[in-house]
Amino acid sequence: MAPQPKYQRRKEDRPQEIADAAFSEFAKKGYSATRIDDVARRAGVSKGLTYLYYKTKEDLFKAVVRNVVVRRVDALLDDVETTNLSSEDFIRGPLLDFMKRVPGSPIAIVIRLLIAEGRRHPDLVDYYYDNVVARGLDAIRRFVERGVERGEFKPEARQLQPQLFLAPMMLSMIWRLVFADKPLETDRLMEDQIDLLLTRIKA
Amino acid sequence: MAPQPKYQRRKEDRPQEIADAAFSEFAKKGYSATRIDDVARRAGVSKGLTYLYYKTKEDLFKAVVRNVVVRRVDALLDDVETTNLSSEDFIRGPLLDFMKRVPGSPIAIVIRLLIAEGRRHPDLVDYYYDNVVARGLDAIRRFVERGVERGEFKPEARQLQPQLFLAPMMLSMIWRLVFADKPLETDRLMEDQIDLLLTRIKA
DNA sequence: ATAATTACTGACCCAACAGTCAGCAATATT
DNA sequence: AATATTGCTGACTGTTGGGTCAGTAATTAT
Repeated sequence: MAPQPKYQRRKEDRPQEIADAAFSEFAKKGYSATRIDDVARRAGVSKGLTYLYYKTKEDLFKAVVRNVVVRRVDALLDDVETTNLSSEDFIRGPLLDFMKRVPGSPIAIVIRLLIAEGRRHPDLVDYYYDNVVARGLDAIRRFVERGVERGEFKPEARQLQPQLFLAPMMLSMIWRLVFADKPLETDRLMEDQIDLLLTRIKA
Repeated sequence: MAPQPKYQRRKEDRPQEIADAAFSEFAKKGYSATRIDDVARRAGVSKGLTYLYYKTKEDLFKAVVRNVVVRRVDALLDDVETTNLSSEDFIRGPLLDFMKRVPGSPIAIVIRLLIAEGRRHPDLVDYYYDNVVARGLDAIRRFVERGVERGEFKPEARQLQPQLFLAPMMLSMIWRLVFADKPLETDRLMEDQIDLLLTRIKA
């Protein structure tokens, strides 16, 4: 009786829905262990449709990474730029908070995918470097520079490699990805590092 | 004419040779992209023989990881224990040298494999944790403790998480695995970190 | 209403690859 | 030299999963 339609046509939303489903599957099982069938089922869609919007599995993978990256990074970096706190307050406040959130965020998943699959997708690695790493490092450099100009940091602060700020964040990320159940006070790790650095560079 | 034998029987050496070949292939292409055929060819052996010594591909994978781990870690940790240098000289000398070597060593490859495949091999992760991570962290803790007892380090040094020593090494490793071609002075990164830590804990 | 359009389905194809095994050839034994 | 043993080969099988496409049903246009 009821003319229940078997499906609705939703051309606009499908690509995003499929990409979201793919992200979940990739996150759970990694790239090669993920079957397009699983992605399609999770997106509530047939396998064929996936191939209508993404030519190959690799295309889908790239779309997923780019997707997650652009949706996250912009907002977070803007935050870092538009602050009127003192350098120390900012670094101990918003910046530290941001760093603490990263290891549990989708960014960590993307990093795992890049570590695992990066060699076979060099253009993806470049994309990630340009849009996340380079921009992040630059933000830190500008932040330090501003601190020096304001007289809050010693001039030698300029010599520090920005990666020194991020190292414990990185370790925490990997730790959680690999040893999910082993204890580690990742927050304190990052706090201590910031402390070490501030002690060194504060004017 | 020449009774060239098609092969020699070398029961003793085969397992190791196959494991070595497998390590090279896993390192180059990752676990799932590696075909047993390739491993066999690299080891100069037929595919069937691989299955004689290793029941499944997963078995082979586990053997490879365990193999690399045991062969490397023992020697390196012994070195850390049996020193009669002062704490500062030791940390700036042999320990730093060790850390600088890790990102380019097979250990880095194993880490990548664990990051990529770890979730599907929890027993392997545990093995790695017990035999590498836990032992490494313990060595650092004992080293710090000894420094405190000798009066070379402040007692507060005990509060530092050992991971703080390793964070830049970790970042350098990941950096090289993912962004092989992008420049980063990884050695200086580790030196600076040691410097920060020593300044903080030296008595 | 009817026809034209197209988002979507799902059965199908086929290459790739983990795993098997009957037989062979290199040693060891007699 | 003949026989027994077993390390090793390579052709084979079965399955998995990426990718295709002819057809169908939901819209849109007329």
